[in-house]
Amino acid sequence: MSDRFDPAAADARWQARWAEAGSFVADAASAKPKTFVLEMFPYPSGRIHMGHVRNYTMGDVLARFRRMQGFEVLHPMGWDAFGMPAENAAIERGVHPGGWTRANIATMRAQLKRLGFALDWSRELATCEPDYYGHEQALFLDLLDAGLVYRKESEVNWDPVDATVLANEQVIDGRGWRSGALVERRKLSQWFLRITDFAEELLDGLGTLDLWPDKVRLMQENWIGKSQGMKFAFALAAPEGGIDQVDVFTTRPDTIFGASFVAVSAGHPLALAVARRDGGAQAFIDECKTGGTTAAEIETAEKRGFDTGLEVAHPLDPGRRLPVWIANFVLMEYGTGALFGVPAHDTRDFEFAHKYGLEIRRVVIPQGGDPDASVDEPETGYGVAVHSDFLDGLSSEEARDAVIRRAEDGGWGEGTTQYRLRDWGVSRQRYWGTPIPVIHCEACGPVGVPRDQLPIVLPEDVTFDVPGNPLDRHPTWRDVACPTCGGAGRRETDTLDTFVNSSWYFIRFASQPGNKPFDRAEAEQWLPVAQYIGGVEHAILHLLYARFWTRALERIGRIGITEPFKGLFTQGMVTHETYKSLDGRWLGPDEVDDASGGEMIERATGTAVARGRIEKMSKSKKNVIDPEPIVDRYGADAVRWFMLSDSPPERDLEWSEASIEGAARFVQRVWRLVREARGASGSDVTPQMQASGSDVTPRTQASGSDVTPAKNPSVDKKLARATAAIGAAIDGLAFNKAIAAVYELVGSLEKAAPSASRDEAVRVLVRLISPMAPHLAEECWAMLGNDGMVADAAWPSFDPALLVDDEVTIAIQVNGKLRDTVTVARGIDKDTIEAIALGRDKIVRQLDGATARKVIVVPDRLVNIVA
RNA sequence: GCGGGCGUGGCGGAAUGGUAGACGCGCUUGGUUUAGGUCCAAGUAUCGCAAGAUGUGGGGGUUCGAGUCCCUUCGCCCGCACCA
Repeated sequence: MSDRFDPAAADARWQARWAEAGSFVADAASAKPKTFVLEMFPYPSGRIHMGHVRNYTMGDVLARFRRMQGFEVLHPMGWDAFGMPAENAAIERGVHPGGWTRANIATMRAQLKRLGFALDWSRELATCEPDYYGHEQALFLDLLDAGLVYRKESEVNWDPVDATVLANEQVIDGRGWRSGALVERRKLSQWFLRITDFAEELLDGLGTLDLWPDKVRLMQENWIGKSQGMKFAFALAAPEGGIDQVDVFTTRPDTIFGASFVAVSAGHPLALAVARRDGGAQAFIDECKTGGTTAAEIETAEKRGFDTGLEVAHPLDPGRRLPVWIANFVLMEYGTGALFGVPAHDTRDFEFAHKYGLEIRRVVIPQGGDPDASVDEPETGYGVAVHSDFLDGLSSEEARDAVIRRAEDGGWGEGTTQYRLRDWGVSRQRYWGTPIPVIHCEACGPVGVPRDQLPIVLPEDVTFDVPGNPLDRHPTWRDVACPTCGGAGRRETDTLDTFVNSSWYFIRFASQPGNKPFDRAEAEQWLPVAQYIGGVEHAILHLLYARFWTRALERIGRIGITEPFKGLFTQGMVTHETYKSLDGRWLGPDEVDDASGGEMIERATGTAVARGRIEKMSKSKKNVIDPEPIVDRYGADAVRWFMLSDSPPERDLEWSEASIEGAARFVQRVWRLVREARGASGSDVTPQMQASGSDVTPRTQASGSDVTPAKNPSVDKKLARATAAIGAAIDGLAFNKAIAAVYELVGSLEKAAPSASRDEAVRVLVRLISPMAPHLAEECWAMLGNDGMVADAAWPSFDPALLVDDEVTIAIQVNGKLRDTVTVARGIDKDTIEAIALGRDKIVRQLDGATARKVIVVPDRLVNIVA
């Protein structure tokens, strides 16, 4: 046996053995309890990055741990293989998106395998293959039949030079990323899924997700954005283009007397009607269309408005007329696309009124405030109604109810619930995605493709030499007969949002028959996913869409679960320091060297380098560390160990050379411990162990004797404590704490004198580290002469009685400050410990004759003397 | 603009409202080794010879007791519906 652990040999050996034995193939017929551990599947961008390694290592530790606990574990891997980068590669490098993607998958699969993940590769899937997306098309048609899919007009970013639709990320400072042209917003007819039908249940369902991070639930709650309010109509003083009223929604009916204007969005029918006769209005609307479609851009843009000259009557104050404006900060997508402005009590309205000289009326004051004080800044909080006719003196809540009641009695408005959530637009004007299984017929309209014609296979004979979607100009694929009337039809050339692909892949992992999307009974054996792990960047969209899709399938009777992910964990990013040359070029870690005094220099030129901030690894900042060479150099277990050890898993992890070396050293340290323990269990006690004293054992038996003492209670306790701590930490996904507990155990075993307890502890240690460092654990397991593989071993048990100490150290505080500690027998009664505490020299000195006014005793923990 | 998160030694971080700094990295000193790496031992929040004092971004509060709870403030990071 070599004196060093050889990761290169061990990694390959055990990976082959696991694959041969089918160790990680999930068996739906197993009698064991089943669990489903899933990490968010990767987009095949080219190579595995450190974020993947971290994500999949965490999931792997849990999956291996659950196996050891006796679960039948489903832990699969696949590829989120449709998406824009493949098309970008096609445009920039002339490769085909399919070829590019599949080559990436091959590379990344091989890279993942080298990390020794306990994955069931027999269930591998890629969303870009017809045997995945064909089933997705069937599900889309099911939802279409159920009325959960519809068409409507929606705005996209339009690049007028490239004549193509742009994603938000392709719009840089309001310009197309390739053409540099100013981006416009343009309306297209697109497919939508009725996620808003599920708004209430998606919100309610959050209450059942107690194994999700609070912050993610809160983010989803805010995203759904339920608000109670009132909808009502302002009557126009004079009809405009056939429109005689403006519907508005408000969450603050109590401020209705503070209204000083009505604002409609630039896309509102009334705005369009005015624009037909007023060139100024048209120009303003056109101006509003410039710029991107993101909320951040729209809401941070300077507030601008156009006075239409129209007026509406105030419903509760018929003598008053309010001007109607078109305003760029009013969103057509939210509420009714129109609102009434209350400058005194809304920050946006305040800014707007200030700019255009509109009236500012205070109608809410804090309790005891001055109703006639000038309004220097908007007060958005609740209070007491003033200057509000019949509402005066009412609280904001009472006033709101009173206004709603008045409106409902008068028949001009009603209390209503509004959601911020909008329906999910799934049409993408792109090639590399799931073809939408619809045929457009002039006579019949859009018609679903008959099920027996699925899958609608994406044609691969396309080119990207011209901007736009190649499906639109494909010579044959588009043109088909209408399935209903047989007349000339045209395939839908938009493809589905890739979020649709990721909304049900976990179901397909659980069950993958050839003739349908999934088998319900088989899928339900595994679902819901017990633990889902991925980046927090998916906290809203992906997770909400997957929840919706699951509920939609449940509603149409396809599956018996409503929530797909029982447990959720969002892990932090992997970061690295950045470096910049003095002339402003980003430099990679391999382009710089340490110079003296903590300074850094550029290797090529020897000139000084500025250390930048620690940031998420990204190509543009050149601070990426490719995992593969690291695995080559240090082995899979050291990389895995590092990924788990330094930071809490939900926080960012900074990559550092020193830490990976520390991890690699630890792997060797465990190897040495096990190897020497194997020798020590006979008479072969190493001189070093003789020399290093034990901190725990009276050294009365071992020295100079061939007899290894049978038991060492102190080691037994440490082992039990470590076993409990590591198990609890992994169970709670606190991997850094599990690692710390391993370090503690290894440290004390290294110091402990040989004994049967120590031998036993070393044998157990091998199982304790096996979820984290499986290759090392297998080598040690074999070295210790065990049969089979540690991958199939059970998680160690321990005697809970060993966790309890007979003695406890109690803190003694005076006025809350620690002054002394004392070690006493566990369970000692309050009076006794109080007397001991008051008698301690340090305490007597501290009290200096003062009397203890009060003494707080927390049994077995502390005494606090209040003097 | 809206929403979310995070601030603890030189660094990553521990800490059911109850002994702040577990564990790791780094560093210091000593030892083993032909040398270096490895490995072993001791030490390492700050100030102080010590006794002791101070200390969890700042300020305020609740409490016998606050890193932890509340208010406020500053700084940084992330998301915002066509990136995945």
